[in-house]
Amino acid sequence: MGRTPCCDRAAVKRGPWSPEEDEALRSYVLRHGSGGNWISMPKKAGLKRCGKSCRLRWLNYLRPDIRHGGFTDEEDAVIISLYSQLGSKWSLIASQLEGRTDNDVKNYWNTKLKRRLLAAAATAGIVSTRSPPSVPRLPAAPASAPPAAATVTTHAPSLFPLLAIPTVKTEMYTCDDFLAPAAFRDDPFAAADGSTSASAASSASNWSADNGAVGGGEGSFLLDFCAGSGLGAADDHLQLPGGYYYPLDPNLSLV
DNA sequence: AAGAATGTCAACCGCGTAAGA
DNA sequence: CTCTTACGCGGTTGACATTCT
Repeated sequence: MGRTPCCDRAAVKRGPWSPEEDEALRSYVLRHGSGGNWISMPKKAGLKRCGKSCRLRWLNYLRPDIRHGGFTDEEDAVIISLYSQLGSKWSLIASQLEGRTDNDVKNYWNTKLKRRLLAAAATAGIVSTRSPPSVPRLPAAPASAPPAAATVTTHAPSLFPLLAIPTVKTEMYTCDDFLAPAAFRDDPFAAADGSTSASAASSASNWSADNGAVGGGEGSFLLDFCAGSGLGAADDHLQLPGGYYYPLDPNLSLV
């Protein structure tokens, strides 16, 4: 037994939106908002669409603050970093990227970033054949538990088979959470000839060794997902010897 | 030039869950 | 409490575009 559909499929239009429908939805939402009820909104807006479809169209396409395409190197880095921590929590990841939707981030990951990382990992010979964990990645913490005490160990996605960042926390991450084990000395984004190659991976995505000059335990590495020149000046991440660390938004709730 | 293969992304589907009756 | 309703999310699909053979 399937669940009952949210609307009468025979009575609603499906498929691509026409410019007229877009305009009707946009002008209605800008004037009235969704009215707190997406289900009844289409009728009020004169649309023969399912409320869910209207909501999705607005959130993913018509919202005025939406940006499409043109992901920057820094956004790549944030997505990779957060995916390694959170898994496929696209809405959480998207919430860290201004103007990006979960759908956009998800598509971008599935069609571009993942490929890029797999190619890079294959080049470095680190691809794991393990299946991703089936356990929930973000178990809810007890409501009464202090956030700092709530840590749950899980596994990193297979693209990050050896990273020592498997612990999902409900508080801000520290540098230690981003230390990779000594086994990850080699730069997986480096070309076979040893040079870091833009063709082997994102031109901005690489790993770099902590040279040990400051901090970073022996044999440890800091993730350096993004060595783009524009990042050094950014205030919203912590630059550390050998790499960048992207702290989660402190307001980001994992529970 | 044409058909096949592959890539991209908008849209849909259905599940989990919060909120209200 | 239990039930219903609607929302939000992640996974998947399918149409269209682009590249390859």
